Amino acid sequence: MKMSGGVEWGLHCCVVLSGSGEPVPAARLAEFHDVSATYLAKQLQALSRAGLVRSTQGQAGGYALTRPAAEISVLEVVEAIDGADPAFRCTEVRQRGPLAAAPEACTRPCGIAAVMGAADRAWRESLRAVTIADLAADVTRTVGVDTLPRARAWLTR
Amino acid sequence: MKMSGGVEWGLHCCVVLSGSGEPVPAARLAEFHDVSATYLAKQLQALSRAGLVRSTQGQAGGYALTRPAAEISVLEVVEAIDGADPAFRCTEVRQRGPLAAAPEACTRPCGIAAVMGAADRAWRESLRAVTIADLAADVTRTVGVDTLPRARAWLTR
DNA sequence: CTCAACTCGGATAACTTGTGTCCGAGAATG
DNA sequence: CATTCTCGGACACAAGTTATCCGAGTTGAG
Repeated sequence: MKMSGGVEWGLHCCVVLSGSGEPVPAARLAEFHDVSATYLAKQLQALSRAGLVRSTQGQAGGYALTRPAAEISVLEVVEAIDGADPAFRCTEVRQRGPLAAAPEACTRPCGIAAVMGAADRAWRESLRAVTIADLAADVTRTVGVDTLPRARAWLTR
Repeated sequence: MKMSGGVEWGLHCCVVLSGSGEPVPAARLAEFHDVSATYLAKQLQALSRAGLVRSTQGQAGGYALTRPAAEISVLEVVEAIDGADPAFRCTEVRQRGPLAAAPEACTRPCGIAAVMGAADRAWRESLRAVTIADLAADVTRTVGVDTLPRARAWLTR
């Protein structure tokens, strides 16, 4: 089980985009993070499709957050890039084989699916409790107060 | 993000194996669940490597649980088959690019990795709280009291 | 108003990982 | 002691992810 690596890039982009409504081109974001520009573009497109960022075209175009960073949860970014489907998908094994259960008896999910669903909900709830603003505040606290302003200045130079 | 489909098979096998110390061949388990025999064998080998099941060879051989079902958590089965690595792997983006952070300042995981780690722990804790015996009890309660005995009888006929 | 330059967006290839399969080594039974 | 059954690791195949490219559209300047 492995999450798409693009999630990390998307979260970093959201953090540096927080606090400045000015659009930043995808190429600039890629150079800042030293990652593949074309592939990062793909992740940003996913964020755009989910409505988390707004893209503007043209000469002074780029990406910007649509909402305040405090109103964007980590879960939203993860689901936008990695998909919202649960990691476990029940294939209804109980309805197969020589002692298969009757379909009408399987109106509720089986015990295994229930456990997996509960774990998935706990995971998502944990990610929903943290916002992009929280991440930005953590950067300010741990690395330095001027880190994010310097990053924004570099991105919009 | 998607979990290996073999996890579901492995869990179903553990449930039907609970309560009877008699070894059951992999081929029999595959026929009972109507799944690929050769691929299920792979999952059972993983369980054997993890020490959850004991394999005996020869004419009356097969697989059996090494411990009581009440002492085997769902998490152990998941980690044995799907691997124990966390879904998110931090690539230290903060140390790359024009404004890279100094390596000596990165002794602690970054905020993003911390959030992901916490979510992963919540997920694992949720799976650790349920045992194979709990799953078996759920089957008995929802589908019928004689379901598991009949399954065991079919497997050891 | 025209043009040019810059931006995003979806469609297109290479690769890693998971999926599925096969045959050989080893042990218990008759 | 031979046979038959079992597991175990090594071998192809497919799908999803990673990475890339070029065209459509828009903005801004001339």
